[in-house]
Amino acid sequence: MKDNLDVECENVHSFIQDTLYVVNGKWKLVILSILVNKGTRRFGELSRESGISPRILSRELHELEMNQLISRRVCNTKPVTVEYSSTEYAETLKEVIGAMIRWGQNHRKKIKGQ
Amino acid sequence: MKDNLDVECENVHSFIQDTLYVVNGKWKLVILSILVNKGTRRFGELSRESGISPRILSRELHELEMNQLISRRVCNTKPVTVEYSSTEYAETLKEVIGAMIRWGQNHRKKIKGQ
DNA sequence: CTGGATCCATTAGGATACTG
DNA sequence: CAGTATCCTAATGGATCCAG
Repeated sequence: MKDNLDVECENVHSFIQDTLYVVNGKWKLVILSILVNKGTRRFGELSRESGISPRILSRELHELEMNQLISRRVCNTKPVTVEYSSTEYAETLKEVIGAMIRWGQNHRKKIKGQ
Repeated sequence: MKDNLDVECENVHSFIQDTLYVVNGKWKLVILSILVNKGTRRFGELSRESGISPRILSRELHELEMNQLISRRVCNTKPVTVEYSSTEYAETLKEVIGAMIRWGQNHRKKIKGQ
């Protein structure tokens, strides 16, 4: 399907695709924006705050954890609670998250004005 | 400033989702990065350069055009050729595209180092 | 050259119920 | 409370053929 003739040209595109591979889907950046900008959250809090159903949230959190963007901490409460926090590495995504928030704001303004 | 952020905190998630709604999928930001950073391309050029099959590319271009991010120009050649360019509005996505390219570069470096 | 039509495989996402 | 199991639908992506 894709040949290797254009290796140099494709570098920029593949950087974008690398990023998309990590933060793909409807929810990962939403989850990260909560944890990065607002701080630690429990599973149920995240679910309510974002509107993500438990099954999806569980999967997304696993994937984010695998990419070292969030950390999971089990608390010795009864019943057990779990805290999710963004890692230092997630801080490097602030530029991306911020850019998307700003663009979304501006875009909504534009759409409303039409 | 902080008050302002707090007030808008409820909407931050939907701003991200607005942006994701426009540039969703594996390909839209790749296509835009080509047209914005490297200039006008024909249909076949885009297909080869990005590795997107014609059917998918066609659909993505339609959606980008609907969102006024690219423009389509039919040329009076034989056979007909079509030129796709990024619009002025697409320039506003440069911040997002740039942030994702930089993060992808950095991320690849990190992954390799592990 | 452009790009639609058809067909198919894979994945993403959602609702609900349920267990430790 | 946290998360998994099950089931299901919709969306995404790709291959190939074909027509203007």
